[in-house]
Amino acid sequence: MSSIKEVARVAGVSVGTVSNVLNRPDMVAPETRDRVLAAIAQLGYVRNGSARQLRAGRSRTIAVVALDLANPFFIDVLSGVEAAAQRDKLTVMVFNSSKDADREARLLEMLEEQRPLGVLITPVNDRGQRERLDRLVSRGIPVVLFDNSSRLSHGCAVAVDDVLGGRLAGLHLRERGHRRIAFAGGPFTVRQVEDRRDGLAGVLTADETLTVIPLPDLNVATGRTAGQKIAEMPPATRPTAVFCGNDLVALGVLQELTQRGLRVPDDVAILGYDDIDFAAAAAVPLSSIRQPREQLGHTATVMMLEEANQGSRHQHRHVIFQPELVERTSTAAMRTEPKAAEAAT
Amino acid sequence: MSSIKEVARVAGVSVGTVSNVLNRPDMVAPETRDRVLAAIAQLGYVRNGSARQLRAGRSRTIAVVALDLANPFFIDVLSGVEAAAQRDKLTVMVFNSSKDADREARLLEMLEEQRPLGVLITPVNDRGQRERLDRLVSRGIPVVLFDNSSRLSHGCAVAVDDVLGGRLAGLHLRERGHRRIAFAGGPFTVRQVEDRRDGLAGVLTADETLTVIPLPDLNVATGRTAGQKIAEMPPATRPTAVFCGNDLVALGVLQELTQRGLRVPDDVAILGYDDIDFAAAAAVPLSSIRQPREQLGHTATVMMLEEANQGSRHQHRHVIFQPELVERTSTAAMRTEPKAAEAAT
DNA sequence: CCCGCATTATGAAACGATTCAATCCGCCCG
DNA sequence: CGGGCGGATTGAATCGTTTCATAATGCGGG
Repeated sequence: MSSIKEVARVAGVSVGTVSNVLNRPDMVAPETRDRVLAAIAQLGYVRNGSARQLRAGRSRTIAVVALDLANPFFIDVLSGVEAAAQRDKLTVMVFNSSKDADREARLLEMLEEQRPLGVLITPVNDRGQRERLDRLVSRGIPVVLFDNSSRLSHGCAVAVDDVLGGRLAGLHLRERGHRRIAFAGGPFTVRQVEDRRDGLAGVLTADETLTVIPLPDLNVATGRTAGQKIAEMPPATRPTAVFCGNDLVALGVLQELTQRGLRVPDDVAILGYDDIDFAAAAAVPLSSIRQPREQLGHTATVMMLEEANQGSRHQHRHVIFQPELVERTSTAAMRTEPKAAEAAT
Repeated sequence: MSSIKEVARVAGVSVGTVSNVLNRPDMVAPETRDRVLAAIAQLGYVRNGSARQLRAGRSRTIAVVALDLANPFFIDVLSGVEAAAQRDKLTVMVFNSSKDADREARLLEMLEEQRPLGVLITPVNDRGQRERLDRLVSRGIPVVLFDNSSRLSHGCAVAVDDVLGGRLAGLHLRERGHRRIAFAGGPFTVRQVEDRRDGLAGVLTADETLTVIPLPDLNVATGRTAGQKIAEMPPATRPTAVFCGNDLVALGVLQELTQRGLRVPDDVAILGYDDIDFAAAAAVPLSSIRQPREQLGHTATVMMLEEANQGSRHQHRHVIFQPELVERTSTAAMRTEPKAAEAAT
């Protein structure tokens, strides 16, 4: 209700002085400052953010556009972002694109008008909002992608080497003696998923079989359908190990297999991706390919702030993290022969 | 970079006309409009949100301050909010207080400056930011609490009757023949948790025992410690059923019990709260007390918008939803005698 | 005793959009 | 032929800050 003008009037000073009290308190005389502060308290004055930002041209909030907040992976990334933002007293605001390209488009449009300090985003798909993102950048709003975006020519990005992740998965499962391996995941238009599968496929030799179980999405529900398909395969040809597109899928597969009487890892081993907290906490603790989730968010934020400060002198960078295997029970050494699968449901 | 003035110059019209093209397109002559639109396209002009909001005084975004984004419950509530917001083309921005009162305070401070259209919040604790919330309201920003806030005298709120939820839980477990029941949850400074426990305690009779396992927080990890405690109790006095403060705890309990060789529900039944998707998808599908999550968010948003439109003529309301029992396997009828618990660990 | 400097305070000019009273213009009708 | 009407357009005022050149004040030194 009350503006800086009111405060000035009540304190008997000019608006400039009030502004100084707010922004450079030590360039105003102590007693004047006290008078102004008293007026502020008396009126319950609060700065108007819009006016402030209009004048300043830049905001103090950074926007995160998450692909799917229902996936704990993004929540962890978010912690990293918040940690980095806290240092500079920046506010983090989160938007959820829910894997919906239209929604994403609307959000970006809004952000273009709002002009946050920077944007961190996992785009719904590769080409999608390419030009809209470019427009943000050309307006001086740094954009950092959480994305394996080596194919994108410009802009900063942080990512995890998903091909390597897939490879680690494959090597681990082979080493455990598995020869029939399944990959459960999709859609393959999502780069990460494609890469994980390709990494896995790349390390398999001729005498090993790879069964791909395509899924329309990566969540617990689709994981269960994958589990169902696996359980229904004849034991003689059933894969002895499943590498899942992410941990949600792995959880679904685990739950379905368990319910149908198949033992994990004895009958079927399961390997997830992301290493979310639920993975370690599952009924059978899940082995998983860990992504440095908080660090991903942290690094992206730092890069973004760098770009925001350096302005045009900024050099874009791509930081690629290495994933690592976390071994738990779900891929432990088998107690029975790999081939001797038991009857199920 | 380019403002409305540039556009006006390029199109050869006044700024007022450009503004009209943007806001009331049909009160400007078609050919003028086309000229303006062309200029806009040519310059890549985008409205400046801050200026817009400064002038308008009100924003088109609603702020949600979630208590804990890591709990899928809030993500579901969020969907409800987004659904309601979409109708009016409003943007939803999410903030995470992470159960941290300081963080919450900083967020509210920031929101006071930013002046969103409205605020939906689950406060960290009852008394906490009371006056800060009041200040928002007195500034004309409607605040709706997701909270059983019957004790709060003013402001709108939506909530679920947690005492009833606890009662439903108790009645169900008794009906299933359980006489030794545990409640796992905390902290009891959180109203919801307190109410759930009290509801449960209220329906138990003298010959039934209630063991409270206090937890510092409601998540999978604390759930596991609760599970551990239960597993280590002597079978003769061990509770035959656990009612958990929420589903995350229930998942933790389930996983720990399962790993220690106790069967669910035969040795110990488990009942959760919230009915998040993970509950139905657990290795042993969890019975749970369902809260209408999306509807909670939806209703809160509608109430908030109502208040935003009606202004001072608005009558605050408290909407209390009824929770309901969802029966699944984790509290199914026991195959063995309730007293005859098996050896564990 | 006066000048100049340091310290404070001032107020007008932005920032970019919206709004609204005023103006303009063409046309119809008396 | 002129008044009036209505649709289209204008441009100045406004929102609340921040900034910056300028002014005022006080004080010490030459």
